[in-house]
Amino acid sequence: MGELSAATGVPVPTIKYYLRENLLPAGDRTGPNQASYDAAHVRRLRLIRALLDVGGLSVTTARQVITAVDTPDLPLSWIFGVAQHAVSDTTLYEPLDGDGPGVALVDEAIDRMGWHVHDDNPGRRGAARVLNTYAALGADDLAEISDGYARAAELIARADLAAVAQGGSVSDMSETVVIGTVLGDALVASLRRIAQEHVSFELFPDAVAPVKSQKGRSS
Amino acid sequence: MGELSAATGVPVPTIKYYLRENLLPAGDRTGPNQASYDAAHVRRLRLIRALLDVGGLSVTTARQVITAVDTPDLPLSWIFGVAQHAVSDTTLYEPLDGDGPGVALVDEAIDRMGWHVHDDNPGRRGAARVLNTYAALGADDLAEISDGYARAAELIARADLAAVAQGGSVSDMSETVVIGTVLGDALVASLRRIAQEHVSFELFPDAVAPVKSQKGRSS
DNA sequence: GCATCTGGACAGTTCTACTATCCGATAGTT
DNA sequence: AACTATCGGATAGTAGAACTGTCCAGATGC
Repeated sequence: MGELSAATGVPVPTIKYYLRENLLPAGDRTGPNQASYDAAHVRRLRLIRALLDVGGLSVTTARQVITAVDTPDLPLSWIFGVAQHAVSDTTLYEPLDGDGPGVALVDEAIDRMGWHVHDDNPGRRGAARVLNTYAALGADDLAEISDGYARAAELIARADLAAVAQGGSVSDMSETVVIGTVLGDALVASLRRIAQEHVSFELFPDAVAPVKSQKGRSS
Repeated sequence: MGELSAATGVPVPTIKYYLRENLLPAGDRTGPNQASYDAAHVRRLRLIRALLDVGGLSVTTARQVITAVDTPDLPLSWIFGVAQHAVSDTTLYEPLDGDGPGVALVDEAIDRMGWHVHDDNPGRRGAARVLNTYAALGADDLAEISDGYARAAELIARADLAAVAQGGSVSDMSETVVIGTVLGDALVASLRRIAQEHVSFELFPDAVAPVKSQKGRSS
């Protein structure tokens, strides 16, 4: 366990915690108080940290994802679903209660894109809720916005699927799907910040001064 | 305050908490222990909830964003920067410590896209870190992935800027930028899930069965 | 032969975002 | 004018999440 900690930089008590939480499988027992861990454990631990740190998942959600990855012969579409649900583990994706134009806007955008999607895709609820929020805050050109974003989303999805399709074994593919779904969100968000700066420089070549940093003050 | 609570659905103690935390400006005092709140407060409160619930910001980060929105005559690029930093308020965007191919991959992607971006754009660090994580987990076709994502990111950024450009007054534009940056991430993520289902149905028309729901088990 | 290390159990800590209680003052009702 | 309800503010308390620290009996290794 000490080696595992050294190899990954994760403190030993944290590893124990992950074991308790069933994120990490126990090592091969070599005695009543001795166990050995191999490369698979290192890899798994790295995946866990990626899900938690980069993907921002909670421990509970990460456990679901990992359980799914570990389940053999689970169809890829299922893995996709679990990964989607996992990343979608916020208030955003609960059933919609309030009213608003969101659902209709999403339906229209899907129509315009010619997409074929189940009614219970979690993204539908999430997108509808976000659009409701936009509307409540007074944004008006929602159809236009969603179209731009939807085209981008299709590009992303094609890149995702291409990456999965060229993956190796099925269990590798499961991991690829999970990694791609979870890390992809973070990657897109980061690239968006970069692109925003480029495009805004293109449109308004003057006055682009990035902010260094800023701490919150209470009083 | 009771009316404010009724109008927004936010409990009174929570409103008090937001007042304490300087997320919400105090109402117009009509007496030593009486104050009245107007539509601006309702709007602001909705913005706060949007930042916290939909954007997933922490209270501290939300305060920074709101302070920026409230600062008059702040150039738009500054607001963009603050909003970017706010959404980027994770471990992801701290200075890179470890080594990895991330930085180089990001530089190359920016080159290939012909983008013009400052060296200290926070997205650079974030993207580099995500790519490092990908690499550590064994992904190999990183350049290909980042290209697909980068093209999508540019589409998104153009949609963002278009929305901002047609906004009204400067203070409105500040809010538009903030809302767009924060909610946009969530919207893209949701649309991505939808597009993933569509594209995967396109490629593998069989076996697309969405997952209903799943709770984490501890033992 | 003995300090060191291992895994496991369990309690403690830190942080965040609220939530509950109390209080004196005031507004509305009678 | 009396009385109750409510207001805003201050303070303290709570729940959950993610660790982290302490203890202990049993190996390991020089």
